[in-house]
Amino acid sequence: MQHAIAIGKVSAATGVKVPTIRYYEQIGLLPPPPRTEGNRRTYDRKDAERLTFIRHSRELGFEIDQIRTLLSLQDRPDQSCGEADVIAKARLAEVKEKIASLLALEAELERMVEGCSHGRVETCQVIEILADHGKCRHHQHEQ
Amino acid sequence: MQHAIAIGKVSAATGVKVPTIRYYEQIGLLPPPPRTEGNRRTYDRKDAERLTFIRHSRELGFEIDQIRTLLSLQDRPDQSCGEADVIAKARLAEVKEKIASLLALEAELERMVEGCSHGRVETCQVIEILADHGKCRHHQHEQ
DNA sequence: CTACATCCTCCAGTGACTATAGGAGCAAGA
DNA sequence: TCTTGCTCCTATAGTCACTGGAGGATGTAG
Repeated sequence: MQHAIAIGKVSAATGVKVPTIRYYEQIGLLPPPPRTEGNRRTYDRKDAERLTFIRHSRELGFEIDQIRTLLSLQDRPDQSCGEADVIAKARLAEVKEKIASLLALEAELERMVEGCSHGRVETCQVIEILADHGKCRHHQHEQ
Repeated sequence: MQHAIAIGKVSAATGVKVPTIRYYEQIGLLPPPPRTEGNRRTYDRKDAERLTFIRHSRELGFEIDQIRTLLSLQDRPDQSCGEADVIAKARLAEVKEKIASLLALEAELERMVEGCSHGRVETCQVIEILADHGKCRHHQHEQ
């Protein structure tokens, strides 16, 4: 309760939007903070750090449930960090896969765009390639 | 009505799941097909082609609204394909950006995983880097 | 005292599906 | 003919991680 920070301040400090902070409290990712007499949430430095941790984890693409695990690990520093390692490695594998699929996708889009004659739709490679999957090289990727 | 294909068959043929086909009909991406006496949807070759077009577009990451535009262009082949080109180019730019951000992300995850001493959480780079944003190189990317 | 910013709760909406409940239709084997 | 089991139907709710709006209370600067 040393530094009673308002939700807007903590939002500005951490880069997490105000409704998102309330949402994180709602789903139990952030503990419910004490309130002022006027019922306003008051945060301290530790909460801000936790939010930074969450935001950074989200930026790295971790899911909320994974962040929950990561946070609980952080709370008990004497434990083995094996679980954190497993989560990070899994995410790394996902990212590598996604990069590969996006590179294939990039190649196909390049081909489409380059093939566009800027004429009628009839002769347009963009529409043509979308319509006929046989005309395309890549096959396996999502998003 | 030549080839009256059941929804399950068209699903298997195009790789679009049955509930997804019904969903596409609901949002007006696929026209409501004729029904049998027993109220079952019957598709033809043209519908299957349209579904293939949609699936391929989704695989390339186009949004439903963009696909709507792309489909309407396909329906009127005498029009200019400039719009299709714009959509494809925009998607290509997105993909390039995403690749760049994922490469940065990959680098950071590599650093985390390599830095893990497989000991206590106290000394774990994974948790450390997540907690302290200052320890990290990258700053701007989403997902 | 008066604006105005910030905060509160509650509820609904986003995109693109996916799942479930509860029932009807239909083809093939016993 | 009956039954088994598959496919199909509708309608509704759930997913993920937020985001937005309504309608009202509180706090602060001039």
